Amino acid sequence: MVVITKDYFSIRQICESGQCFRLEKLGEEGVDRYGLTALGRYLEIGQTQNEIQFDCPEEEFKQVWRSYFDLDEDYGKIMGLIDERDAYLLEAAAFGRGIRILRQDLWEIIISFIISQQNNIKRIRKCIGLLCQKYGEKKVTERGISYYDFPSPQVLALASLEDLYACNLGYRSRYIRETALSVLRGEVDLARVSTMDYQAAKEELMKLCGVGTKVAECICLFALHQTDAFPIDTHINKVLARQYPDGFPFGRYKGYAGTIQQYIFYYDLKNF
DNA sequence: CATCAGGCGAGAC
DNA sequence: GTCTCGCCTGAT
Repeated sequence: MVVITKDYFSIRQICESGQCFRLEKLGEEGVDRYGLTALGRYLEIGQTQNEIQFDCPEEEFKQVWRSYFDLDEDYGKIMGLIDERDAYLLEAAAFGRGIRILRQDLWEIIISFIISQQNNIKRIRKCIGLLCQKYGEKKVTERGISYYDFPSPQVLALASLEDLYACNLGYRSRYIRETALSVLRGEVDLARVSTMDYQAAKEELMKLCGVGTKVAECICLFALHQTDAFPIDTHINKVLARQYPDGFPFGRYKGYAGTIQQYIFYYDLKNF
């Protein structure tokens, strides 16, 4: 067990911001306790007013989760960049001050955000859960908690369309199958994508079936930590039209546009 | 019953 | 290159 104190960190807000579909609130009411399945592991996280607990050994925390949760980034610094005259953005960032941009697994995020298109968060979680149960490797932690890994490209490439439909994936079933086959054949090399800059990675990802501009930008932001990626969905689009009729000041937020996008998305999601 | 959810691909032009 | 249209499914 590792206990830390950290400003600008809220596991609840990270969960609710909808960037990770396998981070879920656990049963207990009134306490912030969450379960995360990621990177082939299962981790429980608790948070009280002044401390955060990671239920794992010190070594695992240092080697895996510190990076995953972006704990070495100073989010106060990012807040400080916000234009004092931009009351809307100040409000949005203050509201979501505990959000962090995670470093998630590339393959898992590709499939997750293909599923996310024209879909709502609740159903996205359900679809991914079904996919993992059906195709992921079953594991059990030392404490006896069982969970399912995210299925590999190999396994998903072998899945029949019929079985994928059974996971409520709808028309996205074909996209998932095609994408798994592309990766398996090496038409898109994920290890190579991980080394590319933002524009190159985005273009390469868009070669995958079911990955367009918006989904590619989500993948760049949530898996590759390309924090300049600024995914524009229907909600963000409405906000931009309403709050920034003369255009969003991307220049001012260079290197942090994606983080700002998350503050706006979360604020809009929870308040409108 | 219609509309929409964190869009995308295919085809028309 | 830009535009339109259809699409699985569940919630409202």
